[in-house]
Amino acid sequence: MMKQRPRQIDVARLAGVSPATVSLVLNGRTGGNVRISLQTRERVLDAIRELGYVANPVARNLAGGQNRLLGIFTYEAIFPIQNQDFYYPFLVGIEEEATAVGYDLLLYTSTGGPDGRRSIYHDGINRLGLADGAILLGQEREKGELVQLAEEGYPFVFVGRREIPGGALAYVGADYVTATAGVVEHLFALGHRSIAYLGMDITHESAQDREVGYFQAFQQAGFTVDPEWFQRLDRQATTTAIIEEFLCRGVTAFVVEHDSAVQALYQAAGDLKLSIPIDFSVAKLGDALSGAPLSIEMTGFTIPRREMGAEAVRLLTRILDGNDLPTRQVMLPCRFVPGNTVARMKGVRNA
Amino acid sequence: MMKQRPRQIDVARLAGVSPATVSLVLNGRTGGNVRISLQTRERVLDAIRELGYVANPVARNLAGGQNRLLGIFTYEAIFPIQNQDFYYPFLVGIEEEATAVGYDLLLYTSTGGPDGRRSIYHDGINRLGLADGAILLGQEREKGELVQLAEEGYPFVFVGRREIPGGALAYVGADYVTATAGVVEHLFALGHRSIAYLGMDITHESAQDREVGYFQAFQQAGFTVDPEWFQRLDRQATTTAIIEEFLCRGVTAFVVEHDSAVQALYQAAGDLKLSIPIDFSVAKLGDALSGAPLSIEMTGFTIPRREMGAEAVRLLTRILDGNDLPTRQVMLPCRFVPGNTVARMKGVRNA
DNA sequence: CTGAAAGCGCTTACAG
DNA sequence: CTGAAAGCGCTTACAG
Repeated sequence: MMKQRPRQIDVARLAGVSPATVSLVLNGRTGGNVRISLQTRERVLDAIRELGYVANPVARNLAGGQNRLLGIFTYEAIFPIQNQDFYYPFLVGIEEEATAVGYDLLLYTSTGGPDGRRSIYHDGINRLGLADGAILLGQEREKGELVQLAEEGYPFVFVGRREIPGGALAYVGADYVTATAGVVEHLFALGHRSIAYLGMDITHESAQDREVGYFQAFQQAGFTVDPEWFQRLDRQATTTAIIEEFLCRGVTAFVVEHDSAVQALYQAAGDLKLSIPIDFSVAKLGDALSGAPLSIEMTGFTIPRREMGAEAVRLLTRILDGNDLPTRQVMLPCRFVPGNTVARMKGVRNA
Repeated sequence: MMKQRPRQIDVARLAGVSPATVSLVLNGRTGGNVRISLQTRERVLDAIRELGYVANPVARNLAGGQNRLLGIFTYEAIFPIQNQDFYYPFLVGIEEEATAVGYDLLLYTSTGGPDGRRSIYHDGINRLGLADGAILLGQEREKGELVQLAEEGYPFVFVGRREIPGGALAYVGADYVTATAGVVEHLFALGHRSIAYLGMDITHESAQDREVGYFQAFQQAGFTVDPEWFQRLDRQATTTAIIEEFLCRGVTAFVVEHDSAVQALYQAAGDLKLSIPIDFSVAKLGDALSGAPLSIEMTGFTIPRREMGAEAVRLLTRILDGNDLPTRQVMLPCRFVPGNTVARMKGVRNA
């Protein structure tokens, strides 16, 4: 069957040293009162090459060492069949940076049900501990597990801003506040003053940030905002009737959180014999992922997913190195995308 | 740092038994000459409940000799920026099945350069050994590493048929021979007899299989094939002039290996004021990945990527279990896709 | 029916 | 500068 993989002791014997020395060489522990002669190190390295030895990460972990493994944990499948475009760029960035810093990636696929749903603690045990640290990705189901994980002192970084009651998690987020304010300001510059906000009914950190950015833009520009303009509705509730009501009230532009609202707006435009952006403007507070007609280039901003993934790895490795205390909350800027779904307000020359 | 969790010995003490008994109860090892009295079992179970004990999986793995890690190795980046659609379904299948069999996935990202290029042996050391076994994916650069890996006895499965000089690798491939023959037979049924084959200039196992299927279909149907119909050309060489020559020689249908040839054919059709499939038919020996106009539904077949990924995991775990000697070469069928790029040959009623 | 012991493959003080 | 030893938390023969 499969040839027995070489163990540390095999290397030690071949090199004529003790297992401890092999371990020392392997981990580059030359600091402090440990010093290995160049010859010994070479002999050990040669033996490792000759035998094709690789340290068993499980044993390493049990013994309390580091295994240069970075975990990736998601509550849903890490390779979802639906909306793969959402996750994928994060993974690209994570891989790039993991390669750069010389870590392997551990995907926690063992702890899930067939539906792809997982949890960090399974029967109270945290399988994340297998890797030196972990990157968490995507929508969490409950904050409780995050709290517990943080309390345990397990090193992890969330991709996306996440706040918990008890303290400050490490995360790499996108600056939705500034990006959203930028979109609203862009509409201001086009002469729009009555700008509705169509949000989703669930509020998440990222939705909260957009909300803040929306109101902040009004405040900074010194324009008043009608509280009625701000709405959180579920998919079904965003009907043509609702949108018509907005238009009747004088709303000339919409900023939306989700593609479903974009669709509702185009649906309404069709129903009402209106056209976007001639009759009203639409901007998305994010990037256009779903397969829209090519003629539509959604005005909005891109979320720097790839950079977020890469930055999360950098942050995590710095936490693991532990020699500096890095800022544990990083916000990355989004890039404004002009698109063609907004236009200068009718009858307004200049703002 | 990490909160102290109860260990097996704590349970043993509380229950007044030995650690071994706790382990026995935990693993339900009641078979053979092991028997635990109902009282003892209850006492152990009570202690477990009282302490909230959960066995440490890392220690468990170490004692069991396996680490329940499955490696994924690719020569290029595992999350490529280009043509992600190609790899992704494999990963979906791998994840699904890894979850089903309770393995975690290890992505070898540490051994590569910044360009994403990797090799199995780095300074003669094979990091693959970190996991119990590995799944290899994508284009290999050289067979030498595969030969060495096989010789070492390291358990791995290739996704895609791969043959090496010295012996039989384990792989899960797609049956391109049958699928290609099926496409050619479909064209036969539409009355086509002069069917050209546009292949790429590099020959790979998957290209060889298509080639075999092409000639096999002719042979089985009893039709003669003009050797000139079969061409391996690089992207640039597939010019309108070449295609016009085929048409002049009476070719009425093309089967192609790659999207670039599809593009060349559409280009030629435009140049020659001909239309597909009215004037000639086109079928791809694979699935349409690139973003073609929606009106074009390429005739061809789908490669069962997701199933291949899942099957590769199954095959690998069976090899690791080692209690049976599974067939180490698996070929999965492709599904014919009718599409709308082929049509009945002009002037032919029935084949 | 259950305990004592060895071992899984490492790392890390502790000696020298 | 390096070795011998203990220990990480389990499992599995081996005794009794």
